[in-house]
Amino acid sequence: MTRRILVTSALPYANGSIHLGHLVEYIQTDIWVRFHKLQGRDCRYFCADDTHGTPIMIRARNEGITPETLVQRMHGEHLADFQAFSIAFDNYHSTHSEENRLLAEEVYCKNRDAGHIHTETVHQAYCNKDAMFLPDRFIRGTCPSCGAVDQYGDACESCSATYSPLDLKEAACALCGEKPVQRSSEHLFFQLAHFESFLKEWTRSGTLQTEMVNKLEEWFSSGLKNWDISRDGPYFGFEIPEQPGKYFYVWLDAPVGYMASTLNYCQRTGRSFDAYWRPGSTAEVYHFIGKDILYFHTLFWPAMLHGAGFRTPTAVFAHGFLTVNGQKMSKSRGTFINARNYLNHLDPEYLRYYYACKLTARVDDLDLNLEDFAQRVNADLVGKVVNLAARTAGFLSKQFQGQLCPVYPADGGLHETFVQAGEEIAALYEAREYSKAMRAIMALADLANRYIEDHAPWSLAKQNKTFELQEVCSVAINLFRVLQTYLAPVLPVMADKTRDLLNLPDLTWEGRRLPLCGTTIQPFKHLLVRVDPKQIEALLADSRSPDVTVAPTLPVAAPSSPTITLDTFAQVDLRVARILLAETVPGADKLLKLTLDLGELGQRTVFAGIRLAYTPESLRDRLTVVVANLAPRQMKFGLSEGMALAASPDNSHDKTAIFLLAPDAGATPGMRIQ
RNA sequence: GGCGAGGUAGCUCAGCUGGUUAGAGCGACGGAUUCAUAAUCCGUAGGUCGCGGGUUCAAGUCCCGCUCUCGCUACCA
Repeated sequence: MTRRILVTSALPYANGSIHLGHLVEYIQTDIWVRFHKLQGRDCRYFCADDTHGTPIMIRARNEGITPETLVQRMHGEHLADFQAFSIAFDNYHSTHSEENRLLAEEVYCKNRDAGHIHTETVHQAYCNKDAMFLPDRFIRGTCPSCGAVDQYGDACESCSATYSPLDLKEAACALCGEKPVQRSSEHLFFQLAHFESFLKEWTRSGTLQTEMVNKLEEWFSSGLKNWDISRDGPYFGFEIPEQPGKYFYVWLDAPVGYMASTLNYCQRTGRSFDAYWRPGSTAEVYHFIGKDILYFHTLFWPAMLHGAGFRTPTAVFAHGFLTVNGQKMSKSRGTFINARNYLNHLDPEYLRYYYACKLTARVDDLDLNLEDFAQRVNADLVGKVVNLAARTAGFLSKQFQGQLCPVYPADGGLHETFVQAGEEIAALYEAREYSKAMRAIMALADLANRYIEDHAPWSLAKQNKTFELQEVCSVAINLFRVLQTYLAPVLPVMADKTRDLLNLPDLTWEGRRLPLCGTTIQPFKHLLVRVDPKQIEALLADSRSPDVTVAPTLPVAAPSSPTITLDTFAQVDLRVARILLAETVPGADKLLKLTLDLGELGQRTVFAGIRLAYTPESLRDRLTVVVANLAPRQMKFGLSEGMALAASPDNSHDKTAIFLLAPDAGATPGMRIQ
């Protein structure tokens, strides 16, 4: 019986562009799906945009458009990016759809009726002016712990303290600047604890990679927490049945989007949704996700499905994060690369191949080393694989009108070896061990090149041994065809060009077994251009420039602080200080202990969270600026008697982006800044 | 500081339940070849398997300690 398989990738949020990090997952999934389709299996790949939540609502408001319009636009952008990278969804839907509303309601109502939804009162910050409850990220204020200004409502980026938004000093709504008030509200909670034994069994039944199971052990042992699934309006999302003014939290209806996309597809194509998602389904259901959303997909999601009487996924496959040149993607280094920007410079097939070379079934992070990238692609794809056709197709076209031998010649068992290797390669694809699969394929390519070398068709041509020449070239082209078949899940565009070259209607896994004989091939055209390192440089340069880096992941532009008078400012005693000594602080990863000379104010000890950006040696003896009259703060590591001033980008993921202030030459320690 | 992952040739990585002189690809170097997108083929060099102990007849492979890197996390500008 043909396997019926449903595969998903995580839904990208409609608030940002697709970047190379996202693409690890979509390429990994797409390869898997294409592999199964190549095998003739009934495999479908569904995805959608994740569209709900406050950030979308606010961004739309800022742009002066409706959320629906925003979401529609992003849907188009995302789809265009995916198509350019040959990510071949069978359906790309949206969580803002009737299908999703119906299914989210069903999931909710069935859980509710089964007693899995409880009500709790929560206290939250509320903005009277905007008439809405403020998510933590939409409240800015002064950190109650360290006094840093303009911090988010949940955590201080300066001192890493975490707190409730209600504890924030001088809290202000990030949208309008008004002071929020505390207001209580009834929220709905999904009783995850009800599902503990079910989840323990489900997660340990071979559905997850061992690394994931280990991670889940941590969560099980610390106890499953119930999950707040409602938000008060205004909120861009679905209103909860019989709960006017309350909406599903975006993470509730996001995974339901997998089902909604399925339903939308099935309705369009006359298939059975139930055969995928209802109990008794014999279909296989797989989710590809990043390790960051493990909790949602291995606890909440199966529990919700189970509670609502749906079937649960067959397996969840997690992958690691992408690093570029060994480091986190960074805008300042130009390694935060958007899909669109990549497309402006490089062929998507390069990236698909390189990722395939690095992907395994494990949750390891994956490094995009750009130098390695160029070498690998050029050496393997152009030098080994494409070259096979390039060096033999010409003979066939010139001397034989493109015709292959009518009977497949003796090749010392090479073709059979290639066909046999397909079993192992298929198993590797299935197991998501793409890196091993690529190695196996390239080993075959080496064999093929050696064959050509040994039989030297160029010599045969000179000796007018036309019969042998046609044989050797026919063997080479047939070996090339098998290789392209094996690479087809990874390189669909090249596979298509190969079909054209060989005048084949299609390329299938089974089809590789029978060599091509007596058919003709088209004149050879380049199948892939080699990577020019200059293109990579240009890509990095473009990614570095802010106008091309379209990554609007910020929920809103940070509001400027309220206007103050000169008098207020004058209360801050800013002084020039010389760093006499900078030392690391045992037990604190971010801190440096600074011993400062403030001139007439004497020496001070100040702890500064700049360790990730500066080495102690680099700071010794340099001048900087400190707040001299800041209340001393007793820290775990000692008393901090002031604050060193440094600039850092808002909301940056780059922890090394810290820039200490420094006066121009001539300033001396103790000078007042005014 | 806590938790997790990891440190194997210049680079990217394999090395299963411990067992002959530690492997692959790429790169480098030397040679061959010229059909091919300076591609291909043959060969060479290059590794204290992070460091130090221990278990064992035998350890990259197990145990302990340390160190460094990465991720998450933590009362700490």
